[in-house]
Formats: sequence, structure tokens, C-alpha cells
Amino acid sequence: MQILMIHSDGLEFESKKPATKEREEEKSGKYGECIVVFTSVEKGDLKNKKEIIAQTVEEIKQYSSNVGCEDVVIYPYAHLSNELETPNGAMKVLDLMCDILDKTELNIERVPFGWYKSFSLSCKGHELSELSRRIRAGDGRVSTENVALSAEEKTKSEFCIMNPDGEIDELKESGAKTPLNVLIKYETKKDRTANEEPPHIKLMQKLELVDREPGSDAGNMRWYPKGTMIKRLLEKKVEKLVKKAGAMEVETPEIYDYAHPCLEEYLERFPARQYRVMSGEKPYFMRFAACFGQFLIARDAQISYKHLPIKYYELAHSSYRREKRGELAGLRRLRGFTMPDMHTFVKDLDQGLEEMSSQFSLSMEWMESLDVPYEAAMRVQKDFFEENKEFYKQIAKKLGRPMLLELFDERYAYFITKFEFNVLDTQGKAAALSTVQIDVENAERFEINYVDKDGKKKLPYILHASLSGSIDRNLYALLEEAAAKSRRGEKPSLPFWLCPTQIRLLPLSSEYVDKCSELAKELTGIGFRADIDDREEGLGKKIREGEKEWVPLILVIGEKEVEAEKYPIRVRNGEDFSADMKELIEIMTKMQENEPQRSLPLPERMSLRSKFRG
RNA sequence: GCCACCGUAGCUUAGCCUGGUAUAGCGGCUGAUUCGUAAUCAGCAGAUCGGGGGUUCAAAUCCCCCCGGUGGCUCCA
Repeated sequence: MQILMIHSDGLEFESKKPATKEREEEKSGKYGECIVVFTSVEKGDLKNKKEIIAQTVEEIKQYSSNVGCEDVVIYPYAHLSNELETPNGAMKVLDLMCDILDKTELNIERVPFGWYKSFSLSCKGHELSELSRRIRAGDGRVSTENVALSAEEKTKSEFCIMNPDGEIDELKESGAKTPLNVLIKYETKKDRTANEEPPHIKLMQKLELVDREPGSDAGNMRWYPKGTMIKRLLEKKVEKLVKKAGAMEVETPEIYDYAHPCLEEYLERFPARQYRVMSGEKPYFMRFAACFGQFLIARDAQISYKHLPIKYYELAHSSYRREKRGELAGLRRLRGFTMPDMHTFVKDLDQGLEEMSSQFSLSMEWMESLDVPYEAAMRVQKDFFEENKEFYKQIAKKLGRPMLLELFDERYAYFITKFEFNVLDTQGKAAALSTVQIDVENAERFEINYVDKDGKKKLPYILHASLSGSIDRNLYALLEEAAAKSRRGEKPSLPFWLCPTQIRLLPLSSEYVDKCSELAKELTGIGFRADIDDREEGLGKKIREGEKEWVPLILVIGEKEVEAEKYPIRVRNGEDFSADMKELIEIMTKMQENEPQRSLPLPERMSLRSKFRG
């Protein structure tokens, strides 16, 4: 049961047309001063009607005595919940509840169930005039939410383009189909339809990287060895970047108390998005980001202005968001995902902007490693933009190409400015990867402060940064880019440093397997991933399968090679060549580009590998 | 939440409209083959046709319900 109580000067309503099959009698009405109880009967309430109704009646009585008004109007209102009871069930619960309310000193009026209604309501607007309650069976407690601020103020945004020279252009209506234009279209148009599944889903399964896990909830994946390896490499790379930025790594819990004062308020901004877990009788929620854990650390820390900026980093593996079913899409949007999350505490906005600028560079470095085209979007409150125009010009220059600029007049979230890097997939959908935001709200909410020069406690600003964005989504971006390549007629591939097999050695017959082992050992010794296709198959088939696995380099060994110590190398994306070991290592080192390394995720000999998926 | 489409061996899939317990390839296993840059040959095993109910002498096939997947939409008492 979800209720919203408004202490009002008057309510007037009129039934317009039927909304549900089962409904009460049509009715219109007008009341003077009263408490309007907007009520959503939720799934399961009928089953637990006794407890639910008793609690709800208590809440209404309490509120009535608090505001000193005994006239109550029960208004069936579906929009407070997205898990509704059936109409019949809901009416039953409402009937029972009104029966009980009738026996109290309150005067009960009812608005009919099952109609589209027009209404006008005037809210008194004093401190107690709005109150929302959620009543759940077995909770043993009632959670409170003050809805006053969630009035959904629609902020107005202006979109424009900022060029590298700092000049600002208006959005052009049509224009060429450049990636930036696709992003603009995505941001400004409502239509986001696609009618086929994104290609990365089939790819992640075929390549045996990731798969859905039927034994879990939707949006929670299983990662096979090759996928896990890619994930770990990406994680290692982010870690390298945040360490470069000077962050300290921490680890924080995955479940949090609903009733914690700081968190309660925070949660209001993310309604009904969490997984709930019970610890005995007490409900907790799974974290949907690593913010809380790090904020709670900062809250207890003794911080001097001399320490700032301070950075905490955590690889939030995992974070959980109970996204609506229809919103889930492969690796693009999940319910359980991995989020590298860094928070920077700074003493003032100048220091904040300085940090934002250097984190912008690190994010660019990330995207470069990924080798996936991206577009930048900068969002900022209008006044703030005017005051800091120079800063934004510098950022635009750093990017070196036009970026989308959104100016909003009212702050709709906790940040005053932020940027993201978006990738555009083959369906023209945008997905944000790297992002940095300057938070001007949560230091106060979480009581995080530092001691300044003058000995006084002050509130820092907080930068939320995910230099990479969700790791899962990065793999989505990589696979979508590969799909885009094949659509352009190129061979799909991954960046060399992320290929599960970087070079495959093919013995022409079983007598050359030993030679392959020898070479593999040499390559593995300096950190490359080399494997050997020692299966009893024809050369043609082995080549074919190597190509199907997107292996970037394939080396065949037969009699000639053993004698000459020079090897023919088949290159997936480029010209085949021939080289001895020294030259080969040089070339591979160049391809590796100093990115993180990790050993082979599967047995070196293919004859020992099991299939994960047929 | 709602709508649409889908659900046949580990994977891909024929059959479904016009009812008679199922087709093939890959993969797996066994044997033969020791091979020069995208599929060597033969044999064997493998499916209560997503689950449940109904109609029928008979259901993968027709009807109903449920579950799962994919995509889309959405705030309606």
C-alpha cells in the first residue's frame, strides 16, 4: 500500500470515462477543507489485508490528529506504485479499509475507483501538508518519504555545440550523419525505437565471453574465462589510470540499511530501483553505486585542507540496479554490473574544475585504449557556465573536436556540471561510458567536511568519476564497434591487448607440436598470450576457426619453418608477413602498446579445451 | 506494468498453416587420415519438442494458462 496524504483547502473532482473493467459507480463531488488520501493498493496487499489496513488506518489517524482535521477523502490513485493489485482486489481492500475508518471519529468520503477523473486540489502548503507512506507486510516498519520535492520540476535545457576554438554554434536541424549528429538526435528526439536485438548479444555468446545466467535474475550475467579475462584487463587498466590520478583504493559493503539517515534521503532520488535483501527481519538494499560506502568513509575521516584533493577509488563489483525488465539490453544495461567508481573531495570549485580537467584527460586516455569512436557531451547549469566560460573553452580545445553542450537552468540532480563520453551503436543508440560530475549536494547530506586554514569546518565539493564507465558496458561498446566493422565490410576484431588469444601457433602435423611449445614458451615468458592448435584437424579448418575466434595473428609451423627459423604470419587486419622470433616479438610489443597484460584464460593446447556453448 | 515476437538435441535449425511422438548441419564420442593458410572421411550416441492443463482414438502441430527470452511502449483505478 502506498499513500500520499495532502492537507487541502478543497478538492473538486469529476469522473470522465471508465478506466478499468471493474469499477465503482460514476460520481463527481466537491469538498472543503479535508485530508485527501491518494491511495495505491499494491500487489500482495489483499493477501495481507489485515495488517496492511490496520497500519494504514493508524497512519491516517495519526496524520489527522497532527494536522487537526477530521474530514478524510480516500482517493484511489494508481500512480504511486508500479506494482498494483488487481482492480477487484484493490476495491476489496479499499472497502474494508473504509469500513474500519468509518468506525473511527473520522468523517470518510470516497472518490470512485475505476475512472479517469479530472480534479483540482489546493494544498495548504504548511510543513505537514504533504506526507507519503509506504506500508508493506512483514516490514515491521514504515518507511517515510517526503514527496514535496519530487514535484518533477521540468528543467529547461538548451542544446548547442561547442567547437574546439570555443565558439558556440546552434544545433543544425539535419546535417550529415556524423556520430555527433547521431548523439544529438538521440538526446533531443523522443524516438528511441529499435526493432532488432543489438548485435553484441550474439557476439558475446558466440565468442564465449559472456552469457545470461538462467539461474539468476534477468540482467545478471555469467562470464566465461575469455570474457572474464577481458574484464580483468579493463579493470586493471582503470586501476592504472586512477592510481595515476593519485587515488587510494578502498572496499565498501554491498548492502546498506534503508533506515540510515543519510541513505534514506539519498534513496528518494532513486525510487524503487534497488534489490532488497533481508537480514533476519531487517530490510537492506544492494548498492547501486559505490558512493555511499566512500561517503561514509569520508564522513568519519579527519580531513584537513592540506590533504585536499583526496581521492577514493573502488571497483564496485558488483553494483545492482533493479531496472525495469524492458530496459535490460545485453551488456548495455544490466541489473548486476561492475562500476569503477572514484570520488574526489576538493576544497572549492576552482580545485574541482582543475580536477575535472585532468580527469577529462584520463578519460580520453581510456577511450583511446579502447579504440572505439566516441562523442563528448558537457552538461552544465547556465549561470555556472557563464561564470566559467574559459574553463569550458579549454576543455573543448583539449578534446579537439566539437562537443555537445547542454545548458540547464535549474539543477535537476546533485551535480552542477558533468561530462560524459558516449558511444553510438549500430542502431543509433547512445550509451555513456566515461563520466565525471561535480556534486554540490552530498557533502552536506553525508556530513562530510574538512578543516580549513581558519580552523573552521567546511563542506568540500565531491567529484564523482568513472573514468571508464561500467566495465560491462565497455565490452558492449567493443563488440558493437566490431559489429559496425563487419557491417562496413571489414573483419571484426578487438584491440590487440584485449584479445584472449594474441597469437595462435598451428603445427602442420603432430610432429611440430613440440616446436610450437617452445615458441609459445618464449612468447608467454614476456607476457603475450600464445596458444597451440594441436588438434588432429586439417590446416584449413584450424585457420578457419582461428579467424572465427578473431585471433589477430596466426603462425603456421612445418618442416620449412623449423629449418629456417623464420615464420609466415597471417594477420587478421593487415598484411601477412614473415619474421623470425626477434622480429615477431618486436612487432607484437608495438601492437601491445604498453597496455596491461594477463595470461591465457584457457589451456594452452586447444585439444584440452572444452566448449562452453556448443 | 502493458504490447508484440520468439522458445524443437550443447549450438544453429526442418517440421507447425493442412494433427499420426521429429529433419539436418555443427559440436561430442569411436575409427581412419599427418595434412601448407577459412570446413578430411566414415560410424555412433544425443530431443519427456520451455512447463502445465484442455480438445482428440491420436498434439511439436489446435485452444487456454504459466514461465523464460528479445524488442518496444508506458503511468493508466
